[in-house]
Formats: sequence, C-alpha cells, structure tokens
Amino acid sequence: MDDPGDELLDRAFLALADPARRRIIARLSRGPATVNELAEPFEISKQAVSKHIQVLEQAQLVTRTRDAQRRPVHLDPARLEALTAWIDQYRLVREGQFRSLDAVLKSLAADSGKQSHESAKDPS
Amino acid sequence: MDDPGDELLDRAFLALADPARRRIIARLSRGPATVNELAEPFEISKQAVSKHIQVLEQAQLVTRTRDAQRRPVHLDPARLEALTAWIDQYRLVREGQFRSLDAVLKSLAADSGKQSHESAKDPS
DNA sequence: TTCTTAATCAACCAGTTAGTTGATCAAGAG
DNA sequence: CTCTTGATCAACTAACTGGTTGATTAAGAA
Repeated sequence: MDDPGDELLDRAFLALADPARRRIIARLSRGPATVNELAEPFEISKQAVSKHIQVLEQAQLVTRTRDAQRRPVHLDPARLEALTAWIDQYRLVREGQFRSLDAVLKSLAADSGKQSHESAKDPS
Repeated sequence: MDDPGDELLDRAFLALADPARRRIIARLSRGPATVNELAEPFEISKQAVSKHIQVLEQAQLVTRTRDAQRRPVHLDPARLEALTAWIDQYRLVREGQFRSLDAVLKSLAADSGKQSHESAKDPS
C-alpha cells in the first residue's frame, strides 16, 4: 500500500514549501556553495541553514561533497524533474480549464482530440 | 524583499507534500467530486478530508462550487502550471550535473542554443 | 413541521517543523 | 601542540500539521 516513491515526493514538495529553501535552490542553480555562503543572505543562523540543507538533502534535491573543511552543496536537477513529471500528469487532464499548454502538447500528441482517457495509472 | 507570490508557492508546495492531497488531486483530474466521494477511498474521516480540501483551496489548486447541498470540488490546473514554471527555472541550469532529461528535451526543442560553459567561476 | 444528507465548525491531542543557543567535531594554519 | 574556520550535533521552545470527536449549519425530502 505504501508506494516507496511517495515518501520522496513528500519530502521534495515539503522541501520546496519554504521560501528560504527555494532561495537556496535558486542560489545553487548558479553553482555549488558552502553553508556559510548560503547563510549569508539570510538573517537566520548558520545552524538553521544547515537544517534547511538537510531537508533538501533528504529530499535528494541537493548533494554534499567534501572539500577540506568545507561541505559544498550541489543542486541535483534530477529530482526537480521528478516533481514536474508528477505535476504534468494532472495539469492537463481537464481540458475545459487549461490555459498555456505549449510545452506539454508535444508530449501528449498521441492523446490529441480526445477528452476521455482511460489511464489506469494510479500514482501516489 | 518578500515576494508576495511567495506565499502562494508556499501553500501550493505544502499542499502537494501530502500523499492524501496528491491522491485528491489525482482523483479530481478525472472530474469534479464531492467531499464524500473524495473521502471514500481513505480511512480517515470526512472532516479530515474537508480540511485537506481547504488546504488545496487556499493554495488555489482547487475551487468549490455549489450544487444543492453538495459542494463539488474542481481541479484548477492553472496553479499547477505555476509550480512547474517555478521548477523549470532551475531544473536545467547546471548542465554538468543533469541525468535523465528524456521528457524535458522535447519541451526544450526551442531552446537549443544554450549549452554549457565549464565552471568558469568555481574553484573546485 | 420533522428527518436525512452533505459539509463545515470548534475544541482538542500527538507529532513535526523552524528557529534559537551552546557545545562539539573535523581540517588546516601557525 | 594550539588556534581558527566551517559545519554539525544536542537540547529546547514556539508554532503548525494532521487527525480525532461532537455540535452545527444548510438544503432537500417526507
């Protein structure tokens, strides 16, 4: 009953449900950074930032390496893709309500012109 | 300093960070449903499901209408798109680290001009 | 009117999260 | 060795989350 992928989705979405962690993601998208570097633009303590990074790490959104005393944090875009993959399952399905579908239309070319979808897929 | 759109992102990601609410989203992607219908596959009480729907509603992921005593819940895909829009800002940026891009490549067909420059500013 | 159904409101409880401060560990530098 | 830097660990608090049960509102049906 427990989909093992569920917990990872839980952690990932929860990790992004915090503006500080989203800012950390944004910063890491420009390259790896240490805890001190990440903590600098925030008013919160370094320990608090370290906890945020732990949350991101448990969600597998970032990884940490070693460099002498420093522990540089790297963004792992693969997990971000898992989130968009989940969302993309649903953001299109009710055709009466969508808006800008540009990117998705090509990946749904097989399903064009219909509004019924008998997908027996039951994720999360 | 605080982006007002931030709070909506907070709520939306937090709303999705729960398997029950993701199942509700999945169910609603197949059409509107009442609270009782949504509560049926769960073991939790109807009140708990009602709370979940409130969370989704505050995140503007769903809307509620009125039909006699029933209050059918509808999925609002627009907000899901806002989430993918946020993620898409970052999921590709570090070219040296990506992994499986299969699904993404087609949606980036128009973006073919961008490629990597090897870590120009990063001491390793 | 009374009865049933659909759903929310209110109060409460257990577990978790985000933040703090202070101590500790690990790796160089002197 | 000692000292400094980078980062984590430990303990604690305040606030929030997810769930419960019981009462209440709202709309029809009898």
